[in-house]
Amino acid sequence: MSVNLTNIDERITREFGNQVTLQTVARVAGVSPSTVSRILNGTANVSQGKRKLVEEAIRRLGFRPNQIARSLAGGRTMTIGVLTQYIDSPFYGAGIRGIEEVLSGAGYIPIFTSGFWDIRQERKRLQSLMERRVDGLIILTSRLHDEELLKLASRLPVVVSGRGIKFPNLHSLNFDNAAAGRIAAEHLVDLGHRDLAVISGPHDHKDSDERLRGICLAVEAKNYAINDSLIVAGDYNEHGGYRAMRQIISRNLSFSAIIALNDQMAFGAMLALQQAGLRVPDDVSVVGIDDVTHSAFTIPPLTSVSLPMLSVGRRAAAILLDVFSGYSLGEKCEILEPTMTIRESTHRIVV
Amino acid sequence: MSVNLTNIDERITREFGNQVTLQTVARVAGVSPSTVSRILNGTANVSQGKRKLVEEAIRRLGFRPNQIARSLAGGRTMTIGVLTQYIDSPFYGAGIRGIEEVLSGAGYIPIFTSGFWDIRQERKRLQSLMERRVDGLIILTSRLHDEELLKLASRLPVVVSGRGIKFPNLHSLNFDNAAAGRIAAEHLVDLGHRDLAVISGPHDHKDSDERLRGICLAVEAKNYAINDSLIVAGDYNEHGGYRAMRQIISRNLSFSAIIALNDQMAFGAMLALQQAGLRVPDDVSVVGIDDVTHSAFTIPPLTSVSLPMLSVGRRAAAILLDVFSGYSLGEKCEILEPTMTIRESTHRIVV
DNA sequence: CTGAAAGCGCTTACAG
DNA sequence: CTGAAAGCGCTTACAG
Repeated sequence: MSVNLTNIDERITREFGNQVTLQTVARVAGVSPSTVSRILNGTANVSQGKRKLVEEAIRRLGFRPNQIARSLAGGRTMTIGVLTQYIDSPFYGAGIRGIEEVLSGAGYIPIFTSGFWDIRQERKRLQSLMERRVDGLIILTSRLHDEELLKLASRLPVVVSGRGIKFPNLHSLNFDNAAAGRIAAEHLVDLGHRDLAVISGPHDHKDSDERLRGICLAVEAKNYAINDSLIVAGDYNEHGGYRAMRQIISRNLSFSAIIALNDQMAFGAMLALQQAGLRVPDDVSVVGIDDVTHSAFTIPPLTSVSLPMLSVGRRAAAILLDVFSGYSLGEKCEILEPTMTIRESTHRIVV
Repeated sequence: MSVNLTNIDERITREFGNQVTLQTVARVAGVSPSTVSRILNGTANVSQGKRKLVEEAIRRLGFRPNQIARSLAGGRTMTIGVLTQYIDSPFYGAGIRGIEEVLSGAGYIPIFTSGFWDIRQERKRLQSLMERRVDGLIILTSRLHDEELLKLASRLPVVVSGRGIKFPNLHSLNFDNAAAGRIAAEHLVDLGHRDLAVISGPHDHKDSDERLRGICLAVEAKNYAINDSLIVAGDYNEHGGYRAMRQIISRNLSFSAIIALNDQMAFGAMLALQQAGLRVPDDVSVVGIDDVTHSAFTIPPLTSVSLPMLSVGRRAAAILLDVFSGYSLGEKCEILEPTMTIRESTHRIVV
């Protein structure tokens, strides 16, 4: 008489109910829980015989280890907290994708959370992440004070982008924002533009300030300056870029080119320009900063300073993985250089 | 002699090290762990005196409950798994934002993960979410078979968007895709267009098929048809829309309007049109479906069928929250109706 | 190579 | 109102 496996499975199910735990597996396989755990974690050599029995039991019972219990017992949650500002930002989205990509390949799972450019929200979200005992933190830009970051880093490894600081147990990944502003300006100057307008970010935005500084320095190096009335603050979104552009146009000052401190504002600016009857690039050249996916598809395609946000995400995750595998995280500050991506929204000035 | 609080705090820190647990709090406050737990959870009345002592101890020790331990002991992780396809998709991004918005207000934390339109990836990610013992699942579109969804729903509450099914313990939230196609077509037909081109999605994409069907039905209701040679498949991204548009143009057939089955493809199509010297909307009208944020800022601004993805996200999260507070999740299938958002990319045909 | 035991940091009946 | 005890489902020294 042949053994009916289905019936055995059913009996097991009936006997143990839905709560198939490591305990259940051990009982069914006739070994101790320790042995099952060791097989699961590859943590010690186990004899072929028992291994077979255990693997068979796991398969039959459809056992899935409870990661929560593993976390508590093992002291690692296999989870990484990620703070961003808007989870659906087209720019930071690339970083998020990069993080997910390298983390998931390593069995870690990222927990993404948004700070909404509000320091109190950030603290709350970070608090929540800490209560969840994440093994590490990736902070893709933040309003937090340096000391708060330092404090976090004393509790767990953190990699932060968007600022250049050196703290123990913290790795900083930063764009050279001044360089981004500089090459944008140089590109326009090289095309013969002298009257530059700028759509900047909100005034409390550090990246924006640095980019603007880069622009001004580049322009001053050529011995002229930007008219302050041609610098208007946007909000880093399409709408703000649109409004800022209209404001600039309404000032009735002459300008032949405009730099928006991020691409989203450049999109809005282009629309405002078009509505005012100004052609891009024939009447005014526009350059953005970020080079998000969409920038290759605007009309005309946008010339932009590429900031490698995807690389930042990947790198941040890779750094954390390295730390977990034993490398020490050391007071490092990596600077990523921007590059110019010239498309069709900029043009040599016609005299 | 006055008590020096700082010294007390230091002594406590020295004595208990960094591992401030509920146990520590109990000891410092001179009560049992049960009492501390009750205060933390508001789970029973506690005398004012002890409450004061405990709260003071929590404050002084800077105690933060370990959510992992709470999860294991309490049987709830306060965490919701969210499966999406690309975490940085501009369309699903709105849903993600909606989910985060309502969940975080309720103390739950969403764990977002991407399936990349690959059913095996989806299974892996879902597996990982289940091992993490999420309390509920939100599936923003998926390639999974209905039976797999049914199986998941037998283990925990799930709300799924993108398909209309009725299962116990599952709530389905769906757009009326056929209606989306229909109103897009009707809008164009009402403007006098007869020769319509369509950029569809990949062939195995259900939403795309339904939208296309809606278009065809609307057109047939007016007693004419769409030339099959004017229907070309894209990939739901800008690039695919661009390529499809070029292909359509190269066919040398006459068409006065085009419907792209999502906005991203419409963006690419507009660029291809412009490069071919065709003006939007003067030479060809274009309408998209989705109405993502950016669509208001293309040149010209894109007429699109609005799909309320933000509402879907919010609603999905709210449904789960309701379930956790006792409402039963019942075999419901909600249909969300699309609406037309007319901007400047469509125009009455000039004869 | 393997098992018994203790422990991770909480929650929750069970008594009183 | 409050505490002692058991338990959540694992991992990991400690012995052998």
